[in-house]
Amino acid sequence: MMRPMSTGEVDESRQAWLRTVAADVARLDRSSSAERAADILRRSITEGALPPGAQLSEVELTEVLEVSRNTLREAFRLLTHEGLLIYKLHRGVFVPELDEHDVVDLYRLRRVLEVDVVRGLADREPELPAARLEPLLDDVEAAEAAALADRWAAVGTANMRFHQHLIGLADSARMDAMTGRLLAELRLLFHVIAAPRELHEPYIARNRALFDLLEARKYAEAATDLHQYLTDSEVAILAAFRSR
Amino acid sequence: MMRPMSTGEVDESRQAWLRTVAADVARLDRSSSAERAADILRRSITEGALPPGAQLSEVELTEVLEVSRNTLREAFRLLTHEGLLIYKLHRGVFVPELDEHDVVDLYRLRRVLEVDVVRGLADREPELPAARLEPLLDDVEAAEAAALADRWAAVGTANMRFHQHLIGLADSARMDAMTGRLLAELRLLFHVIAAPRELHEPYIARNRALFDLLEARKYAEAATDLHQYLTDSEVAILAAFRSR
DNA sequence: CTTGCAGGATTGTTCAACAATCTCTTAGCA
DNA sequence: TGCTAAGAGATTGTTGAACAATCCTGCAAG
Repeated sequence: MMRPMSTGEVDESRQAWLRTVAADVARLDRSSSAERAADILRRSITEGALPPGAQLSEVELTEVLEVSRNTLREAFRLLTHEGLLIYKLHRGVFVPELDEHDVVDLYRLRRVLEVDVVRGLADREPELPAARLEPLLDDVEAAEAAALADRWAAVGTANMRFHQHLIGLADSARMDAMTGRLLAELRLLFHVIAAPRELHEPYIARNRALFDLLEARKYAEAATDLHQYLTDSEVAILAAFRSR
Repeated sequence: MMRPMSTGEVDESRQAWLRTVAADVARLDRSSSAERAADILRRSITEGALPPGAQLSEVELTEVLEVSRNTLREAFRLLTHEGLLIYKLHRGVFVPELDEHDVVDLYRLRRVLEVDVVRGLADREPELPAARLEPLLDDVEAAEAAALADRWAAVGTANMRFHQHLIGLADSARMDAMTGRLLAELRLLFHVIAAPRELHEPYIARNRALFDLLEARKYAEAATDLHQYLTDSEVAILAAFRSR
């Protein structure tokens, strides 16, 4: 194995580089047919092409996706464990229909995890490097730009990414995975709600405000702000949901 | 459908009975070959018969479990998403080897979830029915009995169940699922630790103490106690892990 | 000591077939 | 009319065999 630099000092940055390469390799390698099929289905579901309650026929999808039934079923399993599909034995797979109870459940978990991450920054990363916040800023600006272009679905996507990146500050692989699931399920809810603008617009500014607090390292303030933010969002979705 | 009793009064107990029957039916129905194979493998892994790092050969297991390769691979997928197996593309499935970083990660999540559940009881269930605590008491007593019989693996199992039931107090399907995963992963760690007695013994009494606090509805106290409990446990496991 | 190259073994994927189960329709009956 | 039962058709669950793609091992060459 070659060693472009061998002073003990740079060992840490070398470790970091190795990790990024390993991540790249993993991303390229992951292209099994099942996962590619899952990618396509995932997009169809989160974009609303497959609405909640829809049944996914095996024979039909094998033709469309050009994979065998076995491979398709593996893709189904993948999405099942992301919460984007549910299996009913001997009946097939369906896009879940979430109800108000699920909204409450999802938001409860979001609050617990996200607030803890932000609050925990005070202890764990009192001197959080500015670079760690960059992805968050990108998401904030992406949402603002999308709003100007009236692309409200894109605003929702940017908002999701903002929260995923927020959780990413915790450096916890399991929190990242859980959040991915939670947000994916949340997207299921958005499609039964008529007004995307009213739903997403208020949170553009709030994301910006939250980012500012993080940048100023006012973590305690940010945490209480985020708590209220999520509760407001929950209430809004519940209201929109009831009047659908 | 027959109605053994039809007075309006017993309607609630009848509902409860219907739920238990439905649960039984679901448990029997869920017996797809893949899930049955997964059950067997899950036990083998959590009981340590398949140690961390072990590779699971497809052809070998198809013979042992008497299922086809495709069905076996579905079982693999199930366990992969529980964190009990990892896929390496074109190389096979392996029992994960967790390291100290994983211990920290797992305990961080346990702390966040469990402490929040207990603390949340004050608001959500100020008058928690005693019946809801029964499963916890059963687990406490099971651990105490197993300890007297020197069955330390059983103590560990009862301890796991205690914490699972604790999370169950939140009535959150997603918290239950997450906790199931977290505890399953935790079991992976126990098998690389030599002394099960030293590991589990201190927590028998602490579970009892925690139960007493819950029964007395001293939720705030219980929460801080639980926080310290989990931190102590984390430290103990890390220490045992480093000196393995 | 490293590099390159068989070959054998293992995983990834497909296909066709059959078994098990569900759903829907229809027939029978009060 | 309304309910129950039976059966046909469709869909899912599972299997086994086959082939392709990839990985691992050992050996030979530099």
